Amino acid sequence: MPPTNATYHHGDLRAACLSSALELLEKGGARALSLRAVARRAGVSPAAPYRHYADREALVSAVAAVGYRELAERLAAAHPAPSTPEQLASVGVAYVQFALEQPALFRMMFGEPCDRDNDERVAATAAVSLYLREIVARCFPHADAEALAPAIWALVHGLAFLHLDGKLDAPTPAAVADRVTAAIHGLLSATAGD
Amino acid sequence: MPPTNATYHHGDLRAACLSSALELLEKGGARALSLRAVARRAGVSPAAPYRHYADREALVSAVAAVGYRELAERLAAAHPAPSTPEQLASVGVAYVQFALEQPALFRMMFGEPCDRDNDERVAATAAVSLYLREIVARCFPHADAEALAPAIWALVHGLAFLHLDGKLDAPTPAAVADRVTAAIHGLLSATAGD
DNA sequence: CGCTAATGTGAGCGCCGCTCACATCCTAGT
DNA sequence: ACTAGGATGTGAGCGGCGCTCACATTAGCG
Repeated sequence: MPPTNATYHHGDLRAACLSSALELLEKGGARALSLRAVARRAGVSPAAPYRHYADREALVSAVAAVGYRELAERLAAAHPAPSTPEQLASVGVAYVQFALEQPALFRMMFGEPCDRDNDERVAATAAVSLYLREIVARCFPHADAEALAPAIWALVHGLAFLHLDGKLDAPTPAAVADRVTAAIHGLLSATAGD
Repeated sequence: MPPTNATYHHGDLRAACLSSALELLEKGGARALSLRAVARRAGVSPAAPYRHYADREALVSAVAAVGYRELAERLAAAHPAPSTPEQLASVGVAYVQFALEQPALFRMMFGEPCDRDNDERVAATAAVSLYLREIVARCFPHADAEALAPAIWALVHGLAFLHLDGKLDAPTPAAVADRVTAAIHGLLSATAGD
Protein backbone atom coordinates (compact mmCIF):
# COMPACT_ATOMS: atom_id res chain seq x y z
CA MET A 1 0.00 0.00 0.00
CA PRO A 2 1.36 3.41 -0.88
CA PRO A 3 2.23 5.52 2.14
CA THR A 4 -0.67 7.85 2.81
CA ASN A 5 1.44 10.08 4.99
CA ALA A 6 0.51 13.69 5.20
CA THR A 7 3.37 14.75 3.04
CA TYR A 8 3.15 17.36 0.34
CA HIS A 9 3.10 14.63 -2.22
CA HIS A 10 0.24 12.25 -1.99
CA GLY A 11 1.94 8.97 -2.72
CA ASP A 12 -0.35 7.46 -5.29
CA LEU A 13 -2.82 10.09 -6.31
CA ARG A 14 -3.54 8.41 -9.59
CA ALA A 15 -4.97 5.32 -7.94
CA ALA A 16 -6.66 7.39 -5.25
CA CYS A 17 -8.46 9.39 -7.92
CA LEU A 18 -9.61 6.26 -9.65
CA SER A 19 -11.07 4.68 -6.53
CA SER A 20 -12.63 7.96 -5.47
CA ALA A 21 -14.17 8.22 -8.90
CA LEU A 22 -15.69 4.77 -8.59
CA GLU A 23 -17.14 5.64 -5.20
CA LEU A 24 -18.58 8.90 -6.42
CA LEU A 25 -20.02 7.20 -9.47
CA GLU A 26 -21.70 4.52 -7.41
CA LYS A 27 -23.05 7.03 -4.93
CA GLY A 28 -24.21 9.86 -7.15
CA GLY A 29 -24.24 8.72 -10.75
CA ALA A 30 -22.30 10.01 -13.70
CA ARG A 31 -23.08 13.61 -12.92
CA ALA A 32 -21.41 13.36 -9.54
CA LEU A 33 -18.16 12.23 -11.08
CA SER A 34 -16.26 15.50 -11.34
CA LEU A 35 -12.54 16.02 -11.14
CA ARG A 36 -13.09 18.57 -8.41
CA ALA A 37 -15.10 16.16 -6.30
CA VAL A 38 -12.47 13.50 -6.83
CA ALA A 39 -9.79 15.93 -5.69
CA ARG A 40 -11.82 16.87 -2.63
CA ARG A 41 -12.33 13.25 -1.73
CA ALA A 42 -8.64 12.57 -2.08
CA GLY A 43 -7.87 15.54 0.14
CA VAL A 44 -6.00 17.39 -2.53
CA SER A 45 -6.31 20.66 -4.42
CA PRO A 46 -8.70 20.88 -7.39
CA ALA A 47 -5.90 21.08 -9.92
CA ALA A 48 -3.92 18.13 -8.64
CA PRO A 49 -5.73 15.37 -10.56
CA TYR A 50 -4.78 17.07 -13.80
CA ARG A 51 -1.23 15.87 -13.20
CA HIS A 52 -2.52 12.32 -13.69
CA TYR A 53 -5.51 12.66 -15.99
CA ALA A 54 -5.43 15.02 -18.91
CA ASP A 55 -9.09 15.85 -18.54
CA ARG A 56 -12.35 14.48 -17.27
CA GLU A 57 -12.72 12.16 -20.19
CA ALA A 58 -9.41 10.51 -19.40
CA LEU A 59 -10.64 9.73 -15.92
CA VAL A 60 -13.90 8.42 -17.34
CA SER A 61 -11.98 6.14 -19.67
CA ALA A 62 -9.98 4.78 -16.77
CA VAL A 63 -13.18 4.16 -14.84
CA ALA A 64 -14.70 2.42 -17.84
CA ALA A 65 -11.64 0.21 -18.14
CA VAL A 66 -12.11 -0.87 -14.54
CA GLY A 67 -15.72 -1.63 -15.40
CA TYR A 68 -14.67 -3.83 -18.29
CA ARG A 69 -12.37 -5.78 -16.04
CA GLU A 70 -15.12 -6.24 -13.47
CA LEU A 71 -17.52 -7.34 -16.17
CA ALA A 72 -15.04 -9.88 -17.46
CA GLU A 73 -14.69 -11.28 -13.97
CA ARG A 74 -18.43 -11.52 -13.58
CA LEU A 75 -18.81 -13.37 -16.86
CA ALA A 76 -16.03 -15.76 -15.98
CA ALA A 77 -17.59 -16.32 -12.57
CA ALA A 78 -20.92 -17.21 -14.19
CA HIS A 79 -19.17 -20.03 -15.97
CA PRO A 80 -15.43 -20.47 -16.44
CA ALA A 81 -15.62 -22.22 -19.81
CA PRO A 82 -19.14 -22.45 -21.20
CA SER A 83 -19.64 -25.03 -23.89
CA THR A 84 -23.40 -25.51 -24.07
CA PRO A 85 -26.26 -23.17 -24.88
CA GLU A 86 -27.44 -23.34 -21.27
CA GLN A 87 -24.05 -22.30 -19.98
CA LEU A 88 -23.81 -19.54 -22.51
CA ALA A 89 -27.22 -18.32 -21.43
CA SER A 90 -26.03 -18.14 -17.83
CA VAL A 91 -23.18 -15.93 -18.99
CA GLY A 92 -25.71 -13.71 -20.71
CA VAL A 93 -27.72 -13.48 -17.51
CA ALA A 94 -24.57 -12.44 -15.68
CA TYR A 95 -24.01 -9.69 -18.23
CA VAL A 96 -27.45 -8.24 -17.62
CA GLN A 97 -27.13 -8.63 -13.87
CA PHE A 98 -23.89 -6.70 -13.92
CA ALA A 99 -25.62 -3.87 -15.74
CA LEU A 100 -28.48 -3.81 -13.27
CA GLU A 101 -26.25 -3.92 -10.23
CA GLN A 102 -23.87 -1.22 -11.41
CA PRO A 103 -26.04 0.94 -13.63
CA ALA A 104 -23.91 4.06 -13.48
CA LEU A 105 -20.72 2.16 -14.22
CA PHE A 106 -22.35 0.26 -17.04
CA ARG A 107 -23.64 3.49 -18.56
CA MET A 108 -20.19 4.99 -18.24
CA MET A 109 -18.73 2.02 -20.11
CA PHE A 110 -21.11 2.40 -23.02
CA GLY A 111 -23.16 5.52 -22.64
CA GLU A 112 -20.74 8.24 -23.58
CA PRO A 113 -19.34 8.66 -27.04
CA CYS A 114 -15.72 7.60 -26.80
CA ASP A 115 -14.25 10.36 -28.90
CA ARG A 116 -10.61 9.85 -28.24
CA ASP A 117 -9.95 6.17 -28.20
CA ASN A 118 -8.19 5.58 -24.95
CA ASP A 119 -5.86 2.63 -25.46
CA GLU A 120 -6.77 0.98 -22.21
CA ARG A 121 -10.42 1.24 -23.04
CA VAL A 122 -10.07 -0.09 -26.56
CA ALA A 123 -8.08 -3.04 -25.30
CA ALA A 124 -10.69 -3.82 -22.67
CA THR A 125 -13.45 -3.71 -25.24
CA ALA A 126 -11.54 -5.96 -27.57
CA ALA A 127 -11.01 -8.41 -24.73
CA VAL A 128 -14.73 -8.67 -24.07
CA SER A 129 -15.41 -9.05 -27.76
CA LEU A 130 -12.84 -11.81 -28.23
CA TYR A 131 -13.97 -13.58 -25.09
CA LEU A 132 -17.51 -13.67 -26.39
CA ARG A 133 -16.52 -14.92 -29.79
CA GLU A 134 -14.44 -17.65 -28.25
CA ILE A 135 -17.32 -18.83 -26.11
CA VAL A 136 -19.72 -18.83 -29.01
CA ALA A 137 -17.31 -20.81 -31.13
CA ARG A 138 -17.02 -23.41 -28.41
CA CYS A 139 -20.76 -23.63 -27.79
CA PHE A 140 -21.67 -23.73 -31.47
CA PRO A 141 -18.81 -25.17 -33.47
CA HIS A 142 -21.02 -25.52 -36.54
CA ALA A 143 -22.21 -21.93 -36.52
CA ASP A 144 -20.52 -18.87 -37.96
CA ALA A 145 -19.08 -17.42 -34.76
CA GLU A 146 -18.06 -14.27 -36.59
CA ALA A 147 -21.71 -13.54 -37.24
CA LEU A 148 -23.34 -15.16 -34.22
CA ALA A 149 -21.20 -13.61 -31.50
CA PRO A 150 -22.16 -10.02 -32.30
CA ALA A 151 -25.81 -11.01 -32.46
CA ILE A 152 -25.69 -12.57 -29.02
CA TRP A 153 -23.76 -9.63 -27.62
CA ALA A 154 -26.30 -7.25 -29.09
CA LEU A 155 -29.22 -9.21 -27.72
CA VAL A 156 -27.83 -9.27 -24.23
CA HIS A 157 -26.60 -5.70 -24.42
CA GLY A 158 -30.00 -4.50 -25.57
CA LEU A 159 -31.77 -6.40 -22.81
CA ALA A 160 -29.44 -4.80 -20.30
CA PHE A 161 -30.07 -1.28 -21.53
CA LEU A 162 -33.80 -1.63 -21.95
CA HIS A 163 -34.14 -3.02 -18.45
CA LEU A 164 -31.88 -0.28 -17.15
CA ASP A 165 -34.12 2.33 -18.72
CA GLY A 166 -37.28 0.68 -17.46
CA LYS A 167 -38.50 0.14 -21.01
CA LEU A 168 -39.16 -3.49 -20.24
CA ASP A 169 -41.16 -4.23 -17.16
CA ALA A 170 -39.02 -6.47 -15.01
CA PRO A 171 -40.79 -7.20 -11.76
CA THR A 172 -37.99 -9.31 -10.30
CA PRO A 173 -34.39 -10.14 -11.11
CA ALA A 174 -35.55 -13.69 -11.66
CA ALA A 175 -37.94 -12.49 -14.35
CA VAL A 176 -35.10 -10.65 -16.02
CA ALA A 177 -32.98 -13.77 -15.94
CA ASP A 178 -35.81 -15.81 -17.43
CA ARG A 179 -36.29 -13.36 -20.23
CA VAL A 180 -32.60 -13.31 -21.03
CA THR A 181 -32.37 -17.06 -20.99
CA ALA A 182 -35.40 -17.49 -23.21
CA ALA A 183 -34.20 -14.93 -25.71
CA ILE A 184 -30.76 -16.46 -25.99
CA HIS A 185 -32.10 -19.96 -26.42
CA GLY A 186 -34.41 -18.74 -29.14
CA LEU A 187 -31.63 -17.16 -31.09
CA LEU A 188 -29.29 -20.06 -30.56
CA SER A 189 -31.57 -22.88 -31.60
CA ALA A 190 -32.06 -21.08 -34.89
CA THR A 191 -28.41 -20.85 -35.76
CA ALA A 192 -27.67 -24.30 -34.42
CA GLY A 193 -30.04 -25.84 -36.91
CA ASP A 194 -28.46 -23.80 -39.65
CA MET B 1 -46.47 30.27 -37.15
CA PRO B 2 -46.34 32.29 -33.94
CA PRO B 3 -45.40 35.95 -34.42
CA THR B 4 -41.67 36.34 -33.88
CA ASN B 5 -42.06 40.07 -33.42
CA ALA B 6 -39.47 41.84 -31.36
CA THR B 7 -41.85 42.37 -28.51
CA TYR B 8 -40.97 41.89 -24.90
CA HIS B 9 -42.70 38.57 -24.98
CA HIS B 10 -41.25 36.06 -27.35
CA GLY B 11 -44.39 34.51 -28.72
CA ASP B 12 -43.65 30.83 -28.41
CA LEU B 13 -40.50 30.47 -26.44
CA ARG B 14 -41.34 26.94 -25.44
CA ALA B 15 -41.25 25.68 -29.00
CA ALA B 16 -38.27 27.88 -29.83
CA CYS B 17 -36.33 26.33 -26.97
CA LEU B 18 -37.18 22.87 -28.16
CA SER B 19 -36.02 23.43 -31.71
CA SER B 20 -32.91 25.25 -30.53
CA ALA B 21 -32.18 22.31 -28.29
CA LEU B 22 -32.46 19.89 -31.19
CA GLU B 23 -30.10 22.01 -33.27
CA LEU B 24 -27.57 22.29 -30.48
CA LEU B 25 -27.78 18.58 -29.84
CA GLU B 26 -27.17 17.72 -33.45
CA LYS B 27 -24.32 20.17 -33.75
CA GLY B 28 -22.45 19.67 -30.51
CA GLY B 29 -23.71 16.56 -28.77
CA ALA B 30 -25.39 16.17 -25.43
CA ARG B 31 -22.85 18.32 -23.66
CA ALA B 32 -23.69 21.30 -25.83
CA LEU B 33 -27.33 21.14 -24.86
CA SER B 34 -27.47 23.68 -22.05
CA LEU B 35 -30.37 25.87 -21.06
CA ARG B 36 -28.13 28.90 -21.33
CA ALA B 37 -27.11 28.06 -24.88
CA VAL B 38 -30.73 27.45 -25.77
CA ALA B 39 -31.65 30.84 -24.35
CA ARG B 40 -28.83 32.51 -26.26
CA ARG B 41 -29.91 30.87 -29.49
CA ALA B 42 -33.48 31.97 -28.92
CA GLY B 43 -32.28 35.52 -28.29
CA VAL B 44 -33.55 35.61 -24.77
CA SER B 45 -32.13 35.99 -21.28
CA PRO B 46 -30.60 32.95 -19.55
CA ALA B 47 -33.43 32.65 -17.06
CA ALA B 48 -36.28 32.82 -19.55
CA PRO B 49 -36.39 29.12 -20.47
CA TYR B 50 -37.06 28.29 -16.85
CA ARG B 51 -40.56 29.69 -17.34
CA HIS B 52 -41.23 26.78 -19.69
CA TYR B 53 -38.96 24.01 -18.48
CA ALA B 54 -38.52 23.35 -14.79
CA ASP B 55 -34.90 22.34 -15.28
CA ARG B 56 -32.50 20.93 -17.79
CA GLU B 57 -33.88 17.46 -17.42
CA ALA B 58 -37.34 18.64 -18.38
CA LEU B 59 -35.94 20.01 -21.62
CA VAL B 60 -34.07 16.78 -22.21
CA SER B 61 -37.27 14.82 -21.73
CA ALA B 62 -39.04 17.01 -24.27
CA VAL B 63 -36.19 16.48 -26.72
CA ALA B 64 -36.33 12.75 -26.13
CA ALA B 65 -40.06 12.77 -26.80
CA VAL B 66 -39.43 14.41 -30.15
CA GLY B 67 -36.87 11.70 -30.82
CA TYR B 68 -39.43 9.00 -30.11
CA ARG B 69 -41.86 10.55 -32.53
CA GLU B 70 -39.19 10.76 -35.22
CA LEU B 71 -38.21 7.18 -34.59
CA ALA B 72 -41.81 6.06 -34.91
CA GLU B 73 -42.05 7.86 -38.24
CA ARG B 74 -38.88 6.22 -39.46
CA LEU B 75 -40.12 2.78 -38.54
CA ALA B 76 -43.45 3.39 -40.21
CA ALA B 77 -41.67 4.69 -43.30
CA ALA B 78 -39.59 1.51 -43.50
CA HIS B 79 -42.80 -0.45 -43.82
CA PRO B 80 -46.29 0.75 -43.01
CA ALA B 81 -47.67 -2.60 -41.90
CA PRO B 82 -45.05 -5.35 -41.86
CA SER B 83 -46.44 -8.85 -41.87
CA THR B 84 -43.48 -11.02 -42.86
CA PRO B 85 -40.09 -11.65 -41.29
CA GLU B 86 -38.41 -9.82 -44.16
CA GLN B 87 -40.55 -6.76 -43.64
CA LEU B 88 -39.97 -6.86 -39.91
CA ALA B 89 -36.25 -7.07 -40.55
CA SER B 90 -36.44 -3.94 -42.66
CA VAL B 91 -38.06 -2.16 -39.74
CA GLY B 92 -35.20 -3.33 -37.55
CA VAL B 93 -32.71 -1.96 -40.03
CA ALA B 94 -34.52 1.36 -39.95
CA TYR B 95 -34.23 1.39 -36.16
CA VAL B 96 -30.47 0.98 -36.30
CA GLN B 97 -30.13 3.48 -39.12
CA PHE B 98 -32.00 6.04 -37.08
CA ALA B 99 -29.56 5.54 -34.23
CA LEU B 100 -26.56 5.90 -36.51
CA GLU B 101 -27.88 8.99 -38.23
CA GLN B 102 -28.90 10.80 -35.05
CA PRO B 103 -26.47 9.43 -32.48
CA ALA B 104 -26.78 12.26 -30.00
CA LEU B 105 -30.56 12.22 -30.11
CA PHE B 106 -30.66 8.46 -29.79
CA ARG B 107 -28.35 8.57 -26.80
CA MET B 108 -30.51 11.26 -25.26
CA MET B 109 -33.55 9.05 -25.67
CA PHE B 110 -31.95 6.12 -23.91
CA GLY B 111 -28.62 7.12 -22.48
CA GLU B 112 -29.59 9.14 -19.46
CA PRO B 113 -31.31 7.65 -16.46
CA CYS B 114 -34.86 8.93 -16.59
CA ASP B 115 -35.24 9.75 -12.94
CA ARG B 116 -38.47 11.61 -12.98
CA ASP B 117 -40.80 9.93 -15.38
CA ASN B 118 -41.89 12.67 -17.66
CA ASP B 119 -45.40 11.82 -18.85
CA GLU B 120 -44.72 12.71 -22.44
CA ARG B 121 -41.65 10.56 -22.45
CA VAL B 122 -43.32 7.58 -20.85
CA ALA B 123 -46.15 7.76 -23.34
CA ALA B 124 -43.75 7.90 -26.25
CA THR B 125 -41.87 4.89 -24.96
CA ALA B 126 -45.06 2.96 -24.49
CA ALA B 127 -46.09 3.81 -28.03
CA VAL B 128 -42.89 2.36 -29.45
CA SER B 129 -43.28 -0.70 -27.29
CA LEU B 130 -46.87 -1.33 -28.32
CA TYR B 131 -46.09 -0.68 -31.96
CA LEU B 132 -43.36 -3.30 -31.88
CA ARG B 133 -45.54 -5.86 -30.16
CA GLU B 134 -48.28 -5.31 -32.68
CA ILE B 135 -45.92 -5.85 -35.57
CA VAL B 136 -44.50 -8.99 -34.06
CA ALA B 137 -47.95 -10.39 -33.44
CA ARG B 138 -48.85 -9.81 -37.09
CA CYS B 139 -45.63 -11.29 -38.44
CA PHE B 140 -45.67 -14.29 -36.14
CA PRO B 141 -49.23 -15.11 -35.15
CA HIS B 142 -48.15 -18.45 -33.71
CA ALA B 143 -45.43 -17.03 -31.51
CA ASP B 144 -45.72 -15.54 -28.05
CA ALA B 145 -45.59 -11.87 -28.96
CA GLU B 146 -45.36 -10.90 -25.32
CA ALA B 147 -42.02 -12.68 -25.15
CA LEU B 148 -40.78 -12.27 -28.70
CA ALA B 149 -41.29 -8.54 -29.07
CA PRO B 150 -38.93 -7.56 -26.24
CA ALA B 151 -36.31 -9.97 -27.57
CA ILE B 152 -36.42 -8.38 -31.00
CA TRP B 153 -36.38 -4.91 -29.55
CA ALA B 154 -33.39 -5.82 -27.42
CA LEU B 155 -31.53 -7.35 -30.34
CA VAL B 156 -32.01 -4.31 -32.52
CA HIS B 157 -31.39 -1.89 -29.66
CA GLY B 158 -28.18 -3.64 -28.77
CA LEU B 159 -26.98 -3.62 -32.35
CA ALA B 160 -27.70 0.07 -32.51
CA PHE B 161 -25.74 0.87 -29.36
CA LEU B 162 -22.81 -1.38 -30.11
CA HIS B 163 -22.43 0.10 -33.55
CA LEU B 164 -22.80 3.56 -32.10
CA ASP B 165 -19.96 2.87 -29.69
CA GLY B 166 -17.79 1.32 -32.34
CA LYS B 167 -17.75 -1.99 -30.53
CA LEU B 168 -18.75 -3.77 -33.68
CA ASP B 169 -16.75 -3.02 -36.76
CA ALA B 170 -19.19 -1.73 -39.33
CA PRO B 171 -17.34 -0.75 -42.49
CA THR B 172 -20.43 0.41 -44.36
CA PRO B 173 -24.08 1.10 -43.60
CA ALA B 174 -24.90 -1.77 -45.90
CA ALA B 175 -22.84 -4.09 -43.72
CA VAL B 176 -24.77 -2.88 -40.70
CA ALA B 177 -28.03 -3.54 -42.45
CA ASP B 178 -26.90 -7.03 -43.42
CA ARG B 179 -25.91 -7.83 -39.88
CA VAL B 180 -29.21 -6.59 -38.50
CA THR B 181 -31.18 -8.52 -41.09
CA ALA B 182 -29.27 -11.72 -40.47
CA ALA B 183 -29.61 -11.46 -36.72
CA ILE B 184 -33.33 -10.84 -36.85
CA HIS B 185 -33.93 -13.69 -39.24
CA GLY B 186 -31.99 -15.99 -36.99
CA LEU B 187 -34.05 -15.13 -33.96
CA LEU B 188 -37.29 -15.22 -35.89
CA SER B 189 -36.92 -18.55 -37.59
CA ALA B 190 -36.37 -20.08 -34.18
CA THR B 191 -39.58 -18.83 -32.67
CA ALA B 192 -41.52 -19.45 -35.85
CA GLY B 193 -40.72 -23.12 -35.69
CA ASP B 194 -41.77 -23.15 -32.08
C1' DC C 1 24.79 17.82 -1.67
C1' DG C 2 22.63 20.20 -5.31
C1' DC C 3 19.87 19.93 -9.79
C1' DT C 4 16.02 18.61 -12.26
C1' DA C 5 11.73 16.67 -13.15
C1' DA C 6 7.64 15.33 -11.00
C1' DT C 7 3.94 16.60 -8.25
C1' DG C 8 0.73 19.62 -5.60
C1' DT C 9 -1.12 24.67 -4.74
C1' DG C 10 -3.80 28.89 -5.36
C1' DA C 11 -5.80 32.00 -8.13
C1' DG C 12 -8.54 32.75 -11.86
C1' DC C 13 -11.35 32.49 -16.46
C1' DG C 14 -15.56 31.26 -18.60
C1' DC C 15 -19.49 28.33 -18.64
C1' DC C 16 -23.21 26.04 -16.36
C1' DG C 17 -27.74 25.18 -13.48
C1' DC C 18 -30.70 27.46 -10.78
C1' DT C 19 -33.10 31.25 -7.89
C1' DC C 20 -35.09 35.63 -6.84
C1' DA C 21 -36.70 40.26 -7.01
C1' DC C 22 -38.33 43.10 -10.44
C1' DA C 23 -40.08 44.75 -15.09
C1' DT C 24 -43.20 44.20 -18.81
C1' DC C 25 -47.00 42.60 -21.21
C1' DC C 26 -51.50 40.20 -22.10
C1' DT C 27 -56.12 39.39 -20.92
C1' DA C 28 -60.21 38.63 -18.49
C1' DG C 29 -63.69 40.71 -15.70
C1' DT C 30 -66.05 44.77 -14.61
C1' DA D 1 -62.62 51.34 -21.70
C1' DC D 2 -60.10 50.34 -17.74
C1' DT D 3 -57.79 48.04 -14.49
C1' DA D 4 -56.21 43.91 -11.58
C1' DG D 5 -53.65 40.00 -11.85
C1' DG D 6 -51.41 36.26 -14.01
C1' DA D 7 -48.03 35.05 -17.40
C1' DT D 8 -43.68 35.88 -19.28
C1' DG D 9 -38.97 37.90 -19.72
C1' DT D 10 -34.80 40.45 -17.30
C1' DG D 11 -30.65 41.16 -14.56
C1' DA D 12 -27.99 40.05 -10.95
C1' DG D 13 -26.06 36.65 -8.42
C1' DC D 14 -24.72 32.04 -5.94
C1' DG D 15 -22.11 27.91 -6.07
C1' DG D 16 -20.07 24.32 -8.92
C1' DC D 17 -17.57 22.77 -12.82
C1' DG D 18 -13.52 22.08 -16.38
C1' DC D 19 -9.39 23.74 -17.35
C1' DT D 20 -4.92 26.68 -17.31
C1' DC D 21 -0.94 28.90 -15.46
C1' DA D 22 2.58 30.64 -12.53
C1' DC D 23 4.53 29.12 -8.48
C1' DA D 24 5.82 26.09 -4.32
C1' DT D 25 7.41 21.77 -2.70
C1' DT D 26 9.47 17.47 -2.93
C1' DA D 27 11.76 13.13 -4.47
C1' DG D 28 15.29 11.00 -6.68
C1' DC D 29 19.47 10.88 -9.19
C1' DG D 30 24.14 12.37 -10.44
